[in-house]
Amino acid sequence: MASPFYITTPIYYVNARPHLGHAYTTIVADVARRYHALKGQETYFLTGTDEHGDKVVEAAQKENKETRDYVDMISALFRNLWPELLVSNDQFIRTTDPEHIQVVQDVLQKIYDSGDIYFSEYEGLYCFGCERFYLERELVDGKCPDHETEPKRIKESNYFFKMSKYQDWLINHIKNNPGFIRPQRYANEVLSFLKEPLEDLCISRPKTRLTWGIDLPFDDKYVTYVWFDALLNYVSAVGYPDGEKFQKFWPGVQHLVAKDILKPHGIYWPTMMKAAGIPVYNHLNVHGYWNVAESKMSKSLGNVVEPLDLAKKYGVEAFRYFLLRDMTFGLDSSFSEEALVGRINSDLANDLGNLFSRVISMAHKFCDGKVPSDHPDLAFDSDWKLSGNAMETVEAYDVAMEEFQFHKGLAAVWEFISRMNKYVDFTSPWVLAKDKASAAQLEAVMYNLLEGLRLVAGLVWPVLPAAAEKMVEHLGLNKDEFLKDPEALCQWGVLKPGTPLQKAVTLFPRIDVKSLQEKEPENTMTPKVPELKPEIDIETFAKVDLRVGTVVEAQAVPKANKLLQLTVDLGEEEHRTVVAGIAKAFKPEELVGKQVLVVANLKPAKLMGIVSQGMVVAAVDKEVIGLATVNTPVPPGTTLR
RNA sequence: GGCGAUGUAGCUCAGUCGGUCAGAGCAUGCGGCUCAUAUCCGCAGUGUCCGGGGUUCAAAUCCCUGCAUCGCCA
Repeated sequence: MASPFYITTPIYYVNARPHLGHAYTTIVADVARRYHALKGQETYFLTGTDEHGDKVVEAAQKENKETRDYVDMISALFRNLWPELLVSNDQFIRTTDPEHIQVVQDVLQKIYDSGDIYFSEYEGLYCFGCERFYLERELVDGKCPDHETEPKRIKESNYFFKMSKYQDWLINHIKNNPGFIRPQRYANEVLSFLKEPLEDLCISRPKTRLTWGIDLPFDDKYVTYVWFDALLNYVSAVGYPDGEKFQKFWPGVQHLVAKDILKPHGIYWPTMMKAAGIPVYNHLNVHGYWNVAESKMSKSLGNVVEPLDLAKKYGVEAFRYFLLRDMTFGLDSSFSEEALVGRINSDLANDLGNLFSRVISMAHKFCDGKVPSDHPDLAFDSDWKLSGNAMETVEAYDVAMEEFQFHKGLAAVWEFISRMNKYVDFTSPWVLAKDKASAAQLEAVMYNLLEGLRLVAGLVWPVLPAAAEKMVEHLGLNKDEFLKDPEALCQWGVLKPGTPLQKAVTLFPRIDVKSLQEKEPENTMTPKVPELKPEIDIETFAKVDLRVGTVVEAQAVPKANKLLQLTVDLGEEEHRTVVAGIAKAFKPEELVGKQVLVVANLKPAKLMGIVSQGMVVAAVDKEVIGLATVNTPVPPGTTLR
């Protein structure tokens, strides 16, 4: 049995509501957890809220709430958000949980007893308005930058943790364990910080200043301050020191944090564990920030779109995919609605969704809706080696996923998806189907495609669990059994010939960017007036025979992005065929019955193989944005002047 | 002020040990197919590889320097 896997997110501080950053961290943890579960490992996934400290008390006061009530309210916001994002945490810890408080006190006592916590008096500049100490250099003209008052020099006694004692050990540990902090850039950052002598960590606050915290077990006039409280959640949650879960999962622990809390997790926490005799974590995975760019779409609509709202707007799974695919893990990345929609359309709708749809529907057309025989001996497509590609993909994907390089893992999967689309094109099943002599080839091709999709379903499941399960079911498999069979997820030839398939479905609908942009009032804001063409006389204009026509039929011109083929009634014996470059602005069905203006004496021209007998008059900015018509219905063929 | 990272196509970024390394995806244009969600496939571009020096037969790659952006520390 593979070793257990334990993943944590930071516990989120409840002085603010959940935002994109929290969502990203937690979704990443979920993806990591699902990936390892799929590999057959037992997994445990912890998230939660950090609820002690001054700032929480302040935030509660601002909203005129009791601290306890306020904390319950914000904590619930986090707790309730996760299921909406398909996050499957096993536990939601709160630092106000009694079990947690007990562990914090036990560990403090243990370290105190071993002599690594000491009591010390120090002097500093204290601003009573801010309720905090300032360093000289933080002051502006010797005054508190917020209150513009001179801080008082006061003496205070506090407890300190002998962090400096473990500095050399930590440096060596980081150097000897590549990947202890990853990506490497963050390990370098910590090491460069550790070049300077480490100061001991102040771990208490007198109750005269702060009461909303956990009492120090060895001095009830003090509460513990921040890190000893917060970081210990990772062990208290699983029942440190004797709990069964702790025994099972702690050896497989990995933490996940954003780069802003690198120092506490990369320095304080390992030294704390060392002092407390807790085995140190395996990996600290550090990610960057999302810079939220204001979307052109949302900007012109006048409402700032919250990234989390876009999850609902475009689908949670697509949102998850975007976050994992677009951010190079460890680096900052920018978030925009445009980028999100771009990923959804090109990767999810066009590449994966369409491939799935075309393969399943071909299986129904050409293979009676069942998994065909695989004909492994047939070597006609040996140049393609789809099965080989699949195995290489799984390998590359695994390497990337193990190292939290999700963008690379997904890129590898999409390379394979692209490979499958080419394979369809190359083998052309619709051609094979026309000739009975190629029946075996057809079956082999279809089998390979279905088998490829089965593997893709497994690979995308951590990110797109619902879509993957839908794929699996449409391939005639039981999704629960599928997810429980790690072997099958990296083997070729698992689908059983004869298995009935479900009808094709649209996994990811395309998002119509046009219709989103049409809502923008931008067009009307600064209409640029094009320069006038050279003057003409009325005779020249009279040469143009404009007539009103009624659109009888309309259809897209295959292979053409911009063209629609219209059948227009101009009151003549026969309807005319007019090809118009308006497909980006209008759907065929919305034109039928409409009256349009047609240049009726235009020399016919062939467009995409269709003879167009005239043209419709359209309003054109950079692209077609409207069609000319008459303000009241008139008989077809009516002339204009 | 110190240390570090980054700078490559319109956009997002790959480029290992100097030697087909001038690349991918998206976007754009053209062509092909019809199984499919107007999807897919093929072809085509455009580059001061941030600027300036240097080492070398050979530099996006190594060295020096300048600029810009970002991060950490002070």
